[in-house]
Amino acid sequence: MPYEPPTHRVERSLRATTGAKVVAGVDEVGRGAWAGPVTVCAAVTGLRRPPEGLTDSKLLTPRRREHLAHELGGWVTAHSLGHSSPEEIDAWGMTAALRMAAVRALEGLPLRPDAVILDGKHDYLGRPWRVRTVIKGDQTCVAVAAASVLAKVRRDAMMAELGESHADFAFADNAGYPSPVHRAALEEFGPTPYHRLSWAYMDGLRRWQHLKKIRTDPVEQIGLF
DNA sequence: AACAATCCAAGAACGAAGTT
DNA sequence: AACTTCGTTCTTGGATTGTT
Repeated sequence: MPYEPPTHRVERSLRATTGAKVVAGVDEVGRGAWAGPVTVCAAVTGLRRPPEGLTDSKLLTPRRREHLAHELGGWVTAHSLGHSSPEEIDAWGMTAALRMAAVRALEGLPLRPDAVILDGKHDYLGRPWRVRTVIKGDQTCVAVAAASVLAKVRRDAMMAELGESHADFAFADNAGYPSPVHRAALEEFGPTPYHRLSWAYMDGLRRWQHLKKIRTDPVEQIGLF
């Protein structure tokens, strides 16, 4: 697949068709994780050429991502981060939590955007925001790509910090996502205050903890998690 | 008409294999 | 030795298609 760098096309189109003067690109990270917040970044960019190599954060190695995030800090016109906590995700569900995090990010900008470019096909933001959804927007729109890198680097750093007090879970490596080390720690110690308790994996955990009480044969426990 | 299953989109880690 | 790519694994949830 040939590498196509992201462009200002959607931003320009939004300015032309809606008269928007300030356009923000929005992207989220931490959606499928078992622990930690869901984080959203809103980024407003000018029309200058973006830093070399800018694209979807998922396509970048950690080193390049961090280097790029540093450059982006000076390149974007403005950017702002918003979070929703695990408690909020449990209470409201992912879509509402995502919306809250996005609103926090957008309202943290020094000026209110006239239009928003959302990554994906679903508009989880809705009124009163003027939203344009773009599938694979983090690979095609500079503002969304910038937001994806800034959000990812920030959340990874936050998870590394949380990990210091819960070393067995290795949050610095897995960012709260299910990994063998993470699973093993969960089985042994149970969830931390940073875990999303409403999620499906908890069924397995409760079942496992229940069985642990009534039977100790380790062979019987295999495959329950 | 109501419910269930599937598809697609988003988020990501990780290990193996291939490439520089 | 250090990167890159690929395939597999996990999650939620909206939209669509299929079945009763």
